Amino acid sequence: MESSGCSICLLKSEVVKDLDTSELNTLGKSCVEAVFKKGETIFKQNALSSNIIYLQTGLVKLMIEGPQRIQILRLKKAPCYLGLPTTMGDKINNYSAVAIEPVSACFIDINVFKNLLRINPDFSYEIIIELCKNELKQFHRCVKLVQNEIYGRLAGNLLYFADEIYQSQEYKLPLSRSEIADMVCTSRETVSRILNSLAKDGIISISGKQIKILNKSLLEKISEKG
Amino acid sequence: MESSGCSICLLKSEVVKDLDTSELNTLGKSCVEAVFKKGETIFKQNALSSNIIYLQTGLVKLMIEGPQRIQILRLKKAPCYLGLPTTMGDKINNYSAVAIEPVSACFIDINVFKNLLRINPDFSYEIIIELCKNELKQFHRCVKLVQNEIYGRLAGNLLYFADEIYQSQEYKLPLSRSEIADMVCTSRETVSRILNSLAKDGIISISGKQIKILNKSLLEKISEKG
DNA sequence: ATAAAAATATGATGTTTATCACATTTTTAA
DNA sequence: TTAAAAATGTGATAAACATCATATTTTTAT
Repeated sequence: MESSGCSICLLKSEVVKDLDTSELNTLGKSCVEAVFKKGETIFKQNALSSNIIYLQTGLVKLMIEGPQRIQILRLKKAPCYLGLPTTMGDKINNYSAVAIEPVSACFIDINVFKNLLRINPDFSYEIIIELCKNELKQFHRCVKLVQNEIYGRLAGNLLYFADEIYQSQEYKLPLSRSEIADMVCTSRETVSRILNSLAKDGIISISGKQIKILNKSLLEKISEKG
Repeated sequence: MESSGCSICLLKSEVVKDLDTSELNTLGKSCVEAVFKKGETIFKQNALSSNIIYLQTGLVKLMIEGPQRIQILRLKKAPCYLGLPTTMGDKINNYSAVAIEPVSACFIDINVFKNLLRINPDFSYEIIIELCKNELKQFHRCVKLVQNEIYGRLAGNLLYFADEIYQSQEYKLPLSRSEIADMVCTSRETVSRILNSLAKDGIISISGKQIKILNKSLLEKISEKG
């Protein structure tokens, strides 16, 4: 199905504001929209990467096969690009993307995307800035993951959901206990134990997947100190 | 001290081959060379970032303050750019760079660099590719660091030195045991123990900082399986 | 060359957290 | 609505590794 509405939806994006109308039309002609249900794979690790994906709505988890188990690298929330590093950096996807909420996305052919970069330096520049910011965030995420104990790692992720995904101190966890374990690299059981322990201490309240942060400053302290 | 030799030294770089002579001259006029001894800081975390640095010769460690301790993110070997993500991605350095071998480097003003990106789309494109490749590598490094046990992490780093830094199965460790601990996120003592254990098993030989990989396939197996 | 400082080695002990085992709750599908 | 499947909770045990305590070796500076 072909989309001619790129100029409408893409203009919302920070990065795409640098494209002019004719450029957006080029994009529109080679842009294919698709929707994904929760749990569906958008692209798969080790498959050939030939598209840049613009995530219009929804929430996605990026997963990579580690030496021991699957690791959830991060979540990606619309609107944003999906698969930039893996499509531009390698022929083959270095990680998978799976919808964890209903997703609508636009598949842009890699050659069309590359051409946009070539004809529009401002667009290139914005992409460079975005890549740099992502790398910095990735450094910080990695260091926290490696150095903190599980209490701190889990606390950090609860704050990440609140501040960066939902912009609310009360939210429904987008992941199961087992997926959270894949994100903070621990066992399913330990996630249960620590969530319940944080609730017992009055720092959060839990009811199934519903989470409410009650004592944010303490949660931040746990996240920072380990 | 002003350098007019950019066109000579920079042309060796993959990325810079896309600049033409007049662009290289612009670069040369605003380029300041500097040398650093082992142990000297090239740029410091939390300081204002206003330069892109082209590393001409030498070896550098990138260090970031974690919640518990200093973490060595990776080494950077000349010729390459230094500080791209932190200079383009934030006003302030998100990590430090310290010479671990004598270094000569060229400091390029950020505005001059940005202008080069703007006037030369091929150059932008190469930078984008480099950033993407770096991010993919960082993903893999992070997952190994988080999931593997120390044997695997240390084995991985011995291979990293051999294959990516020295291109030789025999080399002098560029870091102390304590710095290696900062790289694989363990204690100084554990690094000692495991290096000696690998030597006792005949997988490597050690004499001070001199390392020789004797059984590479086994070391690779340890690195991959944990 | 020699003393002082730094780096490295190695054993003993304790903590964190994984794993196993099983119970309970929630969700899904017929 | 009910049975089956999936997700979650919780205790007991075990393993990996940090930390502490010294001892020894190597490097540095005079």
